[in-house]
Amino acid sequence: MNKILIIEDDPQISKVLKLNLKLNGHEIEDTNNITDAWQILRARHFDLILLDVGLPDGSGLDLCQKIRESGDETPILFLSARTDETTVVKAMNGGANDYLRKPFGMEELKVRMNKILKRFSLPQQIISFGALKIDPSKRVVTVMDQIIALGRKEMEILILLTRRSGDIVTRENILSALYESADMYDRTIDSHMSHLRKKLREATGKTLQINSVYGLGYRLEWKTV
Amino acid sequence: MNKILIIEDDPQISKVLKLNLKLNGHEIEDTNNITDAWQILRARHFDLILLDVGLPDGSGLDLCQKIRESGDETPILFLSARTDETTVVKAMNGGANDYLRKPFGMEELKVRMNKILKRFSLPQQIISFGALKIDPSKRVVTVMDQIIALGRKEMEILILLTRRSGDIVTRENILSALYESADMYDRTIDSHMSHLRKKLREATGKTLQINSVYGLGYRLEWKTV
DNA sequence: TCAGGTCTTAAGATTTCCTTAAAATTTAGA
DNA sequence: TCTAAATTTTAAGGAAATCTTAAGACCTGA
Repeated sequence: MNKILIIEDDPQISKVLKLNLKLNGHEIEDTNNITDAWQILRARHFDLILLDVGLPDGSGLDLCQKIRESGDETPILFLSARTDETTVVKAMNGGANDYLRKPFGMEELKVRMNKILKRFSLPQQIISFGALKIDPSKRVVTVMDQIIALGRKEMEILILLTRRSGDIVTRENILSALYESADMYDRTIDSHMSHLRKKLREATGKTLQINSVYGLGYRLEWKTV
Repeated sequence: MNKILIIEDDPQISKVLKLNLKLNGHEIEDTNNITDAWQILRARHFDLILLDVGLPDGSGLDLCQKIRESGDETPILFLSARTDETTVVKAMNGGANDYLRKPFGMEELKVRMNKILKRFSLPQQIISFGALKIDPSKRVVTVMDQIIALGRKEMEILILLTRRSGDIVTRENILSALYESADMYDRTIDSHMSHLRKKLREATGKTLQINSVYGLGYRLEWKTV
């Protein structure tokens, strides 16, 4: 999810963009002129600006320059019917991050947007709960900067517990997260749980606990001594 | 001044590009096919790759993917007569940094190139990971200023692991980086890995480790004792 | 061409992880 | 307190992945 500002005076295009991007989970705000855009930009933060060149009260190129001169580095992607090279070069030199000629396809827009968003977004998602940190992409679990070696299932269980830290996670939650088929001997969970606990105990000395809630499930908690 | 590799089979375009970019002070190397390009890329470092899609011995899209899979993050700018959205999307998702449709103007190319070059302008000839240093062009590996003699394949594996240090490198990654053909006995990797580990062990005394991640692949790590 | 190093294959040994099972312990409520 | 159900621990087994080593094939440079 990203906050995106659309500055576009063609209501048709604006509408289509809004619909599509909202479906992609983005939070959209839009305006059709430079004056309002400038006001909005001074008031709020955005992750990306989609900017038309030809606008009723001025050129998008000028707005872009103004934004950059104000020290604002919010990425700007131009969308414009102006296809001539001069305009593109001007835009890019003026601080734009990309320039897409109209008409364009939604897929190309999305892929170019994502390139930019990814570049400007904060690095890797790390799940954490106090001094417990899990990097699912690297498959590294750390407690107080100490690496804990976990099997795949153990890691999945710990991720589940950490994502809902403080809340109860039921045995059914775990089963359905770990297995496709339903016909699984469900005492297996207990076994994994035991191994997981042992490893956490050895690493943290009982301060990070998986507590069981009788008849309901499990809950991950730090024990403040 | 930047080192740029042009991969383009139209001699006309290739010539114009070369001339223009040389005038701009860049150092150019060029080839017209994928096979040679891959050889060149494995031997030398570039700051930017200009890549055509339609090439006599394959698709530029595949080459791009292969480059990325090998852990090489050299920026790639596509230049292609294919103007359809699908191809653009494929390219961008495959790790390209930009895609410019033919015919294009020299000014727009330059401005897009500069955008990318500026962003990546941390020229890095030698790959390093702590006290491990690899010079791929000279084929010299050093740990704590001590030279380690490695076979070609061992070196390539180590480069791969070092480029993605801290991250998991899969067996498939290694296979596709080391071999053209897909029908390779994949236990061979184990064997190389064993030899490589032995050499690292002898040189560093177990502080630089290739750890295996069961079911996923390998990861290069310094063991902080 | 030959020698020395490098690469690949193969096979057995080892390790890791998951599951099952059974015995031990804890819990809630009668 | 007592009992049945829920939970925990531990051990054992098997499947799959990985490691090691050795032997022969293969380059490659002098």
